[in-house]
Amino acid sequence: MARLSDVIEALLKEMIDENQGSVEITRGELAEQLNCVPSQITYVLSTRFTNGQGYLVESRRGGGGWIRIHKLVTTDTASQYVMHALNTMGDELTQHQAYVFLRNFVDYQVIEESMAKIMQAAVSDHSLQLIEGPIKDKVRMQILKQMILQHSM
Amino acid sequence: MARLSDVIEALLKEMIDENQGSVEITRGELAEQLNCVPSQITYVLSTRFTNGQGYLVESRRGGGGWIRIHKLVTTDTASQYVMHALNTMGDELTQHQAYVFLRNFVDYQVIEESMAKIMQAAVSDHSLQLIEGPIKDKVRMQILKQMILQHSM
DNA sequence: AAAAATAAATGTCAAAGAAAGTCAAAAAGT
DNA sequence: ACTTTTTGACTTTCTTTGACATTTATTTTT
Repeated sequence: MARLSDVIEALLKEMIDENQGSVEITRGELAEQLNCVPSQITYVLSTRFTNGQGYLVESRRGGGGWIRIHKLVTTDTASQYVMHALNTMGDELTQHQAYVFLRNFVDYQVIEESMAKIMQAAVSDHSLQLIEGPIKDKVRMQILKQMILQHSM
Repeated sequence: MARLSDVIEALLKEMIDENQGSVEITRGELAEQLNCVPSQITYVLSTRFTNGQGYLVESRRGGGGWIRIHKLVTTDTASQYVMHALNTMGDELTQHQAYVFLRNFVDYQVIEESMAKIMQAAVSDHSLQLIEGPIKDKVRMQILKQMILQHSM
């Protein structure tokens, strides 16, 4: 029979993958579902979800407490994602498309929230209001590309 | 299941944001609305609206008493200075002027080096190469202003 | 008009409740 | 034998609740 710890590990990793790289649980509930003592969860977290293994675990005690597990994005995958994104971008970008891109970058931890906001401001319609017609979306793309390139240097 | 404290915190912050950074409540009424004991409000105020977290709480007891919460505005004099400079600089900006500005921002510790590089990329001639003639420097100014504005929020 | 009583607010503090954390002993693998 | 896993008692942290205290405003009494 499979080890309990392995079952818990597999379950958590499945939950994480189904949830964009992070998950929130309450230790007690999960323990109950799996029919084990709560500290077993702690054990699994400390042996299979360490920092060195690419995970970050936060928690909070007390009423309504929780445990969150984040899968860290390695710079390798991040830069791969950026490369792919840049290549599929084409040479035009609407304001909305830019927002979607930036949102994804944040989700994939390529850039931080605060950085995304600055970039969003830079490529907003408001910033580019003086530009006429079809050139606007091309300039927008140029700006975003330059910023992203700069960022990954 | 969301914590009651979190619900109260979120509600208060929403009220504050909708009301130019401050709000006045009566503890009893709010407690009644939220179906909790009044001291729960006190607890939330003492754990989530501390001075260190950027809030100031005043109160008064007795008939007609109240509790006021103010969100403290960080008076970043350097940032203010820079905004003033931006505003008095007219509506055009060359690439070189932009670089000088950004270097000053970093020196005044208004923004960090990495942020400055992103901004520099955004307003570089390379980003804006598709824009014709005199409009280019106006667009550059717009972009920089929007980014700085966003940054100081 | 002054004093006293009453009502209407917030403040305090400690106990109870609800989570996660720790650690060492026992059990199970290797 | 040695290492890893499982278990459970105990600890720590955070939240919720309620009784009681204090402060301020209003009303009543003298």
